[in-house]
Amino acid sequence: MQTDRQKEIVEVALELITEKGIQGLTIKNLSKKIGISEPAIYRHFDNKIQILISILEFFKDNTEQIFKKELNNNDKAIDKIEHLFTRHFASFSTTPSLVSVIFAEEIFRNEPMLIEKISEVINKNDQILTAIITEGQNSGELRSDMDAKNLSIVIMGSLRLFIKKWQFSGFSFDLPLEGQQLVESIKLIVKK
Amino acid sequence: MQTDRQKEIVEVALELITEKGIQGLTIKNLSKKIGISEPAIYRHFDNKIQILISILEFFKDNTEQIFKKELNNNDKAIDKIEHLFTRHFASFSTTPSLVSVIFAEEIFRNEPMLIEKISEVINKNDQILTAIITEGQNSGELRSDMDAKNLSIVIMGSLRLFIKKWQFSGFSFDLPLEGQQLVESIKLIVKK
DNA sequence: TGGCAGTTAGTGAATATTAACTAACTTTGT
DNA sequence: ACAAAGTTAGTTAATATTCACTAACTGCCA
Repeated sequence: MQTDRQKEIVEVALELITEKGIQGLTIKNLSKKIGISEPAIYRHFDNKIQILISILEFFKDNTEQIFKKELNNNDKAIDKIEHLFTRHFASFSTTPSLVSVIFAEEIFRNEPMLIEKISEVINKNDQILTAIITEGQNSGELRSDMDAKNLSIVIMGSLRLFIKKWQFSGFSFDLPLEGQQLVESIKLIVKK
Repeated sequence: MQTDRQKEIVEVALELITEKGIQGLTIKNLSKKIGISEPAIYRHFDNKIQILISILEFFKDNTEQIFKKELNNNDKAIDKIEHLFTRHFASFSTTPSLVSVIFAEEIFRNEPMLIEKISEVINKNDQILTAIITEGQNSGELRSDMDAKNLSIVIMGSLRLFIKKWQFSGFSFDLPLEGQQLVESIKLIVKK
């Protein structure tokens, strides 16, 4: 469990990454934005890496929830995929700072512990999506003329790039609203 | 025009980014790897930002060439899209360090000049791809049941994610070879 | 009264960059 | 033709700044 202050630190750290990238996440910036001194941060986290780990943990919980919710229900595959998009859109809309973490492979390149945590999440989600697709192919619901692995790349690649463009625009458009079009396109692509 | 030493600096800078991410690109690392002193770097570049700009310039030339070559030939749209993939694969295979730059939006977040250069390239390529798709739709060659803009996201998103996975694997598989499957899948998706 | 959460004032290491200088060249004026 | 003047590409030493982090102290509250 995390204290309120710990949660605040993680939250503000995420905001800093969103605003200025990983180079903007310094203990000085962090403490200044919270309104306490630099050493006060160390009352709540042993070191900076622990803060980064908490960020990844937060991200992990967030996305795993989205993916697992879809694996374990009885919806059709095509609905699961639609929900994957809409749930991501909703999640990022309420917490735009999480977008920085979805592309975090590039950001957390220094610490092996962080890389491992990242690949953990990515691989797990990858497996879940591929399982959903294979299931849909077997039930004759999704097209079978291409590999589940490649369909997975198309789906996740589209989702990621669309969110990236949203971030790059400075979060200037309504993600769930504008994203609906893309969802319909993806559905056209994957269905038989 | 760049001198041999300038080219060498840019090249080694790219290698450093590939190996250790943007945080690994320091004047110290750079000079050490080349085998000269740190101040010697400043005989060839005014400052670090100029080195980063040169990197982006190199990347820009590289990708613009790929895109423009396809816009101005007489191939079918579907062949143009295939070439977009295979040319990217070939380009990254010979210069894997360029992969770090394709995702550079995340990396060069500090300097406005760098951001502008990045968005320049992205937007231009985006326009070219969308033009190719629209043309293919008008000639009845590509599916018209979805917007060119969304098809463009699907295509570039898939390409990007696939290359990202290659990078994440430590460049451990044959990109052009393994990519051929994905190309076939994309062709199935976009054709009428 | 003791521990939690904060402070001030510092640490050493790393950062990009500059200063001062030098050896080896190329250019130029006579 | 040749020496003076200038350029190129490097050196070592030092700069100011920023980084994560620490030691020692203080106010507060259960």
